[in-house]
Amino acid sequence: MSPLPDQTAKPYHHGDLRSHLVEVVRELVERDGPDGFSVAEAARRVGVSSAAPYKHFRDRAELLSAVALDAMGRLRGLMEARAAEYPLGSIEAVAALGKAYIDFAHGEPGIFRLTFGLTEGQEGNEALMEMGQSTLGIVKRRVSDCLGRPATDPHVERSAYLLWTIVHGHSFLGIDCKNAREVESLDDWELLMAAGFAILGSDARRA
Amino acid sequence: MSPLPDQTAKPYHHGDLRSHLVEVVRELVERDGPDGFSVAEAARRVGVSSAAPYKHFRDRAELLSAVALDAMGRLRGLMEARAAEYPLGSIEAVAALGKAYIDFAHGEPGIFRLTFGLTEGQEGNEALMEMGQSTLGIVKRRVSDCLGRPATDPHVERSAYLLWTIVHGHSFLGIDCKNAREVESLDDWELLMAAGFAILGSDARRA
DNA sequence: TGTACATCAGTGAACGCGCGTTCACTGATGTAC
DNA sequence: TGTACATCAGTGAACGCGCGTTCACTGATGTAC
Repeated sequence: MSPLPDQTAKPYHHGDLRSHLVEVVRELVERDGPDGFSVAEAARRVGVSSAAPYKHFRDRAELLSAVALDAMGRLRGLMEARAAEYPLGSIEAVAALGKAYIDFAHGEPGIFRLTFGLTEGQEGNEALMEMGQSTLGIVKRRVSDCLGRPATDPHVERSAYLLWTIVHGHSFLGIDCKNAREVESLDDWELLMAAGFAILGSDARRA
Repeated sequence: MSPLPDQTAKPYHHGDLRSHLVEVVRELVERDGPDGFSVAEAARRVGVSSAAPYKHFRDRAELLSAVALDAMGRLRGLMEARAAEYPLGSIEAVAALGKAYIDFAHGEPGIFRLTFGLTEGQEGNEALMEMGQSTLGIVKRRVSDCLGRPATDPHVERSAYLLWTIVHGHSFLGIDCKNAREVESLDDWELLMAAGFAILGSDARRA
């Protein structure tokens, strides 16, 4: 018999340990929170020795950073995709950005908290900060389209930031204070459109 | 010599260990985050054996709950005191509620996160939830005064909730995404008043 | 006023645990000749 | 095509650590008689 790849015996090399680790840690963070996950368990889940992760990440914090960065990228992609479904400059396009954000938060609360809570002492995650800035940039651009003013206009910046606080706050309240959501029976889209009209005002373009 | 109380020799009984623990844990949570603090270190700081805390709290989680509840109480008190400085029904009184919230968040970020992040698996902290509801109640009442409509009016509830999301979101962004704050140079009060006018609209009473 | 005793807030030693990380190593892979 | 070798992703055993919690105990306090 020729030495065909035996499906039961697992190969010595994993193949793509790095991205598998990121995936598994994502699940663990979701289950246990950013502080609850352990490198050891992640390795166990992937089926690898507890020392193996250190071939790809300097330490626990670096692994966590990679997960956060990955999440931020997915969030940004989701926001862009959703906004693209509405006419350029419409208030709905802005609301869609918010809806994507909220959906992400409610779909992956643990990861969302990791991404924006910066739980560990890794405030100096340059890449993450940069990506966060660029995500806010998307919002500014959409608000700018909607108001028909340049993105650098203070009024645009202020409006974009106000909208961000609403969406961010609503996301966290939905995750953390579950009763808060039950009390307010209006759905996300209603709330987003109400916020949009209140803040972008009458000068906003309708869809 | 009569057995006068020796100032150097510490007494066997602590006196008020329970509240001293809460105070010290508050500091530790501030330094290390809700998941970072340890019962052992808290005991060490108070100058007591590591088993002593268990005479007052069932376990780590219960100690943490006590700290969170204490914080929520202080926050509510601060909000009420600040709002009381402005005329009843004025938009400034509503803004003052928000300012108190934001100040608390920035002053004690770790504790704020504990109180609203419910980090541990202690979602079932009834007392904390109740106190949170009653804090939202304060906001509703102030908004109701401002709009001249009953607190149960859906428009009042929605407005109060929207304002809460802004304040909540702004608080967290200020804590977590420090660069977000630098970019937006407007100060808290300006932002709060802008939000107040945008959301409470023209039917709001002026101070 | 003095004494016996119940109460309970503390002690300190011990436990088992799982973790992050290091270490010398080994097996698989790809490439230069 | 075959061989020698550098590379590097894995192993598995070990380390030291600090933690949460329990346990039998002891010292101080207050109260009933």
